[in-house]
Amino acid sequence: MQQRSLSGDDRLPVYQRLADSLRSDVVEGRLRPGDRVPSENSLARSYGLAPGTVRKALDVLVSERLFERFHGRGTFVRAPSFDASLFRFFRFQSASGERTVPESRILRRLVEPLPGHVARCLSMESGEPGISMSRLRLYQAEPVLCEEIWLPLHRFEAFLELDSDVIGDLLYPVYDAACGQLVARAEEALTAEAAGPETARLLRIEPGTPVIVIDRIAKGYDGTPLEWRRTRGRADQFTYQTEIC
Amino acid sequence: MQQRSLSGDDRLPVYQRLADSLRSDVVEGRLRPGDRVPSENSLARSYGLAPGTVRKALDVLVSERLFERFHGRGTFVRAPSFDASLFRFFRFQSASGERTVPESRILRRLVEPLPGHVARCLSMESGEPGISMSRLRLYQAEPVLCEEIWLPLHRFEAFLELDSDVIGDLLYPVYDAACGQLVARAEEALTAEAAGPETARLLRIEPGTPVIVIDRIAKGYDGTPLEWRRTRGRADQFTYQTEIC
DNA sequence: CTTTTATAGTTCTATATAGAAGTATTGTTC
DNA sequence: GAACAATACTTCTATATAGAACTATAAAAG
Repeated sequence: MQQRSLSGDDRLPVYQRLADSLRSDVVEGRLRPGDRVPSENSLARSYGLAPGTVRKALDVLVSERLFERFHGRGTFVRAPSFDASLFRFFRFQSASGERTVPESRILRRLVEPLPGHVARCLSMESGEPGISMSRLRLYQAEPVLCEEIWLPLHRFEAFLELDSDVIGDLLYPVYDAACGQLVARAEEALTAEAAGPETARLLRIEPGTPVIVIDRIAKGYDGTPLEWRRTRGRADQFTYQTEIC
Repeated sequence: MQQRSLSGDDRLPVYQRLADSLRSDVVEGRLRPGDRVPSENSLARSYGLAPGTVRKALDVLVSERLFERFHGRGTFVRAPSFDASLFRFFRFQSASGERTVPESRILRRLVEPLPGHVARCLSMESGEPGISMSRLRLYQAEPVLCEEIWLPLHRFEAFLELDSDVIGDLLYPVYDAACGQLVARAEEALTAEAAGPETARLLRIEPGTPVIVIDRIAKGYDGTPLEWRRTRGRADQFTYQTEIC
């Protein structure tokens, strides 16, 4: 266990600098989701700090939901799991009540120039090549969500080569496995609109019916935008619940 | 400074029991929003605890957003301020860009039996007397939100007596001043629907246009539901932004 | 009266230490 | 092999202490 030292602005508190250091271990891939973080005592020894200081640094990262702790087991890099989050908000009435994973069907996948509003969100230039996808998500054979997805081509070239039936119901694990692109978090913006003809056809509803629109920008640990996605679903199947104070 | 002791389950950690004790000071009104909480050192003395333990208890309450701390100034009971939160999500394009407080106009205020779905949310029986209100919120003289509000009559009798022009643009301060009812937090559920004739008329839009619907149940510090509210606004002026991970 | 300085309060950081409480592994006993 | 016991690890709680950093008030100086 060799002695390590903290870099960065030394006007910052020690626990902050240790948190920064551990965070960059994740950002730069030295620690991956699921990995075990060195124990508090061993971190204290290797950085020459008091255990309480180390613990406070870990508190920061736990509250950022980057790490998670288990009493007696250890501290681990948390694997973000927000693909399921969408389906917390759309309620798909199943008679039995159990929650099955919704099926995904990719309708279209090809290379096209990025439109302006997508390019801006991906920090790219309008017209640069991207992968464009249409995706339908079904619940018990009923179409419930339709998605429009754009990826920057230069990061996801390997994704084009994949056979359609290799791609499962969740995309982010595939992004990781095939292209080495880890999605860490996402920003979502939610609104509603009247269903256009294309959306209405896919969701089998009347044009003009209200639909929920969720725009998502998925980002890596270093903050670079990886995916732009627009999801539409029937508004009458949607509730978003939150507590405010 | 007399010696105090902690009540409650003594199998719980000391810092938790102290946090519980301070929380109930707020719930039972011994500490009110804006009040200063005794300093960490004085709490440590009066409870006979180490300063670090006291600080950890305060950490809990700060992360619950019940308290807020200011370096060098002190710790205070936080005043919840979520009436503005609604207007974070609805964007009302003002040419100048400044954010003015939206005007409120109460269209209707009378006593009526509670409908079933409202009574359930207020932990009351269907048919019990309630105060029913309709309220229109305007931004630069344009109607932007319409609200349907229900209050349990037995808590808000004094509210009936108030003159309309005494009631300002925000209701919760009036609830406190006139009826002694403090709103501490609220649960919101968001969805969208096609505008009905009444909503369309109030918001001056075409019937069938998508509108956002927000159901809110406001609760006191002790968790008792105080107000049921349903707000509708034009969907094309609404975006809800969030970060997920 | 205004500005500066001192002071006493507050939260915040950091150290050191000890043991409780929980988990996984290893060894022992049956 | 199965059940139990010992162990070595982990996080978690609690104490005690010292000083830094920040804020408001009071006193002093101009």
